[in-house]
Amino acid sequence: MKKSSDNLPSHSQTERSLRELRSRIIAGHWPAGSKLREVALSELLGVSRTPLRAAFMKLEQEGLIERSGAGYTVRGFSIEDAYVAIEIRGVIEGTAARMAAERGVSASELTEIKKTLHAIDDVIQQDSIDGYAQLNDQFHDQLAELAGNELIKHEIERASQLPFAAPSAFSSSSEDIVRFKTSLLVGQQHHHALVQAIERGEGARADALAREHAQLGRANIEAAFIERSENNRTVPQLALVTADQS
Amino acid sequence: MKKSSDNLPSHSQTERSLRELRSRIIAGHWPAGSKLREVALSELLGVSRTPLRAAFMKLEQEGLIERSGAGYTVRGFSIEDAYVAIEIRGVIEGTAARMAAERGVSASELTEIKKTLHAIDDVIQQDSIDGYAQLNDQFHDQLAELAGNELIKHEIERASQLPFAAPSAFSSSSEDIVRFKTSLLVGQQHHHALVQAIERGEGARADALAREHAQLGRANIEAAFIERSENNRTVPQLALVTADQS
DNA sequence: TGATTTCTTCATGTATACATTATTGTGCTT
DNA sequence: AAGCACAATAATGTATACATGAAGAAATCA
Repeated sequence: MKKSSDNLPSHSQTERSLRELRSRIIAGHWPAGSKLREVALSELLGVSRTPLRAAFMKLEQEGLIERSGAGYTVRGFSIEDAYVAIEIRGVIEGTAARMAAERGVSASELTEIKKTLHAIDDVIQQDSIDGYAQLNDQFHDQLAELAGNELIKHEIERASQLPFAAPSAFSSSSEDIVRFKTSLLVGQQHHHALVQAIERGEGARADALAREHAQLGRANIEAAFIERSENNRTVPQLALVTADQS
Repeated sequence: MKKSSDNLPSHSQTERSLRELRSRIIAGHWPAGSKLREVALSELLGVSRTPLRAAFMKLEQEGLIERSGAGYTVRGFSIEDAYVAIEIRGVIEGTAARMAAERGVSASELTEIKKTLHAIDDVIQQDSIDGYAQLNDQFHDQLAELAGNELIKHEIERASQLPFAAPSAFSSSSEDIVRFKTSLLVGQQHHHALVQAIERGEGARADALAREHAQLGRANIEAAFIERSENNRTVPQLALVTADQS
């Protein structure tokens, strides 16, 4: 998903620090609860404390770290947190879909999102997982656009920020290929039905479809979580998720 | 509503700057689209640029300002933005209410929120508007607690941050006393029904009630908006809201 | 030996000087 | 007259020194 409000020159130290820290945190480089010390990290990243602190604030906004007294600590998530995050995204996307259906969308907007729809049909036929993830994100972006309001688009982007809450999370991590391909096919059917509902002005149906669609994400998390505990695998996006309460 | 993640010592320059800037922005001290210049403001507030920039980032997070190239500008809102913000809050509160109903809440939690409920009954009887606003916020906080998950509580607080989206927004600004008192009575009936639905495990009903409850907020905005344009009144919380698209 | 208090130490909060980038105004060209 | 290019200016981005407050260690008293 396209990141919003990253209008800094992407070579800035703040941006560099942000990317670096984010990827390391998501990868589980520091366990949940770790304190992030400014001086140590500024030496590690070769950056002064000022842009580092800016990156901290962004990461807090994204929900990956939290203030603890003075300074920040890496946030931990329970599996229920992950479910709730997906639920919230589904509910907001559902609202956007309903708003799109209720206000009505132009023919050109409809044509655009249908293009993406057909492109996804193609990549599924070709078993291209990477292509799917990218187009899936694009579809969800376009869906958010259809609501016709910047505020709700922004909220969807926010709700999709946590590593396990994004629309295409876990789109390539499952080992159960059959289950996964089924999930793709069902998900794409949801996509088609969603566009149809919006086209017909069926707001309640569009809402329900978007919510149910998000539940596929929950199923993917559940599968990844079980696989991880059974096979002792490491799942990147689940590095900060623990079985017990955080 | 209690502010989250304000764990800084409240006498810090960052906190001071944040409070000062926020109140001035909400009051319309700078019109929408104004550029906030660091040096000018640091001289105005008697603070260095460092804590000022920290305050900027918080304000961006709250949605009051936005990046525009380099630096920040005061954000403007259309009346539709205000409606959408309320809609989003209603939808998330509805989700929290549904989750509370579905997981079931303990007797002690129920007792606590019922206390608030009865306290609101009292202040309504006494025509105490200020008392109502405070207790109403408390009720909504407790409702968020009932969902039993920090993440969704946090999301509700976020969605209530914009000055026109908070549960008790406009609770003392209307000149149409009859309309306003009716709104209070209906709102309180919603509160009672919400707690009843949660107590009975009626998730769908709780969800619907929370959403409809939020629509009262929309009605209050609409009334305030019309009053403002008709009587050329200034409504503090609407300072940044314009009739046309922002 | 345990608890409490004080002092030391280290981390974060703040100010400011410097670097770099964005913006704006001016002049030229078409 | 309109638009583009370039330079002057002013803003933000970054580094660092210093101030302040918090956390931990040591020592003293009960």
